[in-house]
Amino acid sequence: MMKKQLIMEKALELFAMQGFEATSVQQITEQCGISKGAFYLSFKSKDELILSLIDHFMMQITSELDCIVRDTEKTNEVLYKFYYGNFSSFYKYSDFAKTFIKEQTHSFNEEFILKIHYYDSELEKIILSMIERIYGENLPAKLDIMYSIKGFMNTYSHLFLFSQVPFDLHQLAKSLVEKTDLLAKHAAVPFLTEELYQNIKHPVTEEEQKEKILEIIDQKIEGLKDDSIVQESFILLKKHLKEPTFGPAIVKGLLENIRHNSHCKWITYLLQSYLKM
Amino acid sequence: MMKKQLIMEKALELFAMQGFEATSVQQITEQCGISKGAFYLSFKSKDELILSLIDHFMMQITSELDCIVRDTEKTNEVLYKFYYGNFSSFYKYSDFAKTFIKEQTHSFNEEFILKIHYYDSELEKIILSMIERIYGENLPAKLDIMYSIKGFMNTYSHLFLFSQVPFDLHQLAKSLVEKTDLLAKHAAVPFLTEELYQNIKHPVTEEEQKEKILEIIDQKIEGLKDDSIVQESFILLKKHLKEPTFGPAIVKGLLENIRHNSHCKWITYLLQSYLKM
DNA sequence: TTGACAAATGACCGGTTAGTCATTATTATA
DNA sequence: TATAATAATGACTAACCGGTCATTTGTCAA
Repeated sequence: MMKKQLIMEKALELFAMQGFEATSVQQITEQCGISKGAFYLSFKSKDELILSLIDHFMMQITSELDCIVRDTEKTNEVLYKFYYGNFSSFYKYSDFAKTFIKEQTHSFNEEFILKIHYYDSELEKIILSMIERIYGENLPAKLDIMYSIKGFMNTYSHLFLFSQVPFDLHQLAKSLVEKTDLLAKHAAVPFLTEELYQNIKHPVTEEEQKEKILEIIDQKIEGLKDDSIVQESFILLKKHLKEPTFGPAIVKGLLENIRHNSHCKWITYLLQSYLKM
Repeated sequence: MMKKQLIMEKALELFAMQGFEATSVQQITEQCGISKGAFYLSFKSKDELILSLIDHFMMQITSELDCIVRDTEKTNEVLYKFYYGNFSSFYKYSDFAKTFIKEQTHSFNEEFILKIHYYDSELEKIILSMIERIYGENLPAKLDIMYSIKGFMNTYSHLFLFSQVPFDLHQLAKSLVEKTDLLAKHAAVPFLTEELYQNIKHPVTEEEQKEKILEIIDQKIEGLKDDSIVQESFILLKKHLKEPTFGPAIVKGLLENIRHNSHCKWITYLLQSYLKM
């Protein structure tokens, strides 16, 4: 139907300027020259409108990007076409891009969050498959490269969406290709491991986390028999985990004891996070 | 006063969870165990509260970061301390960091936008001075490195703020130091020029932009006498700029004519942007 | 011209909000 | 204890919101 398209277009203009929540249905219908009731003939609710917008544009953008990566035959051109394609899409659908970036972090309802996550993970999949194609399956810092690419995209998108300055997308893409290539070929200090990434995507429950921590503590108690203070601290922390025994001061002190051992940085973080210190 | 601090703390917890606009003054006062009226004895309005929060924490974080960069004597440690310090701050003030990131792109009022811009440009200054100290004044891709750093900070902050997974900040900082160093030492295809950066920070008026475009067009008309189609197109576009003459179809066609000349990519972007095509 | 059906309207509803202010409670002072 | 000054309250206002629905308008075929 025609009406639906009109509403989507005008609403997007307003959302880009003022944000979703700051824009009322009244305003949208005024901009369209229709009545408030007519809006609800096309959309069940204001939420359905933004959900439709996200689906409509993200399906477009995501599939375009996927085609680019899939159909570009020369491997050395893929990165360029990826960046150029992405920024072109953002340029073409700039009102949507502005809205999406603005509302990305605002979670109105469960369905909204799920949609954002879905398209984000689709993008991650596309980027990962691209990286694997260009640099091979076993690139050590694969996930870091992926996040670096996302970082570049975010920061530079922001720049050209929210400043009125005209951008040379070709030069931008070229510049980012070089940066990405440098990182992929030479970065040797990875941060994101497969395990960490899996945890981010599928957060473990508190109970599972506790089991994991206890396991590592047992390893440490066995492995660090030469440092009695650290060992004793681990034993006490293990007791505290199984049943809360100590006050925050003692727990903090025990954590300090183990933190200084260079083999215990990771477990210290795990404990700190689990105990919400 | 005590009350003020209490309100700021409790409000921040709620803002981090639900966002600023979704949190009512009622909710805040309930969380504090005070009446609604009491809120307005401490703050003139809800806006003043968030503005105070931003000032309080951003002054803290920004000055801490500045001290780190200033006081670290060994140049090869500055980058690490910068990243580590920044992520530590975000970890320490995670409720604030969450709120700030969520509301960054939402512009409630003029004062809010100004504040966000102010602290953002302070951060940029700190990063730039750090880069200059480490890599020298004349690093060609200085501004790109700065934006890359901002990109890394943003993406990884997001990751550790909005996932419950515990992070090894030491490893993260180390990894980002390596990436930044690689880019600074080897990136040779800059995107952000000083001129472009100045335009972003101090956008020119439409009139100034028009003058600049006309100037470049005159250059092109002189310099591209061998391609009569391109030349003719520029002459017509110049006429159209001085007084709108043609419909969108003709203008688009003229732009297409010049776009394909490899020397005209930049001016095509300028025109496209100015004419809002 | 009529009547049946669909499309469109906008007054209206219940709910929520930021912010106010007359009133009350608490504290300090004389 | 009496009085003045200050702190705190919460019912209240005015505005706005998303969403509804009885009513009107427009458009067909008969």
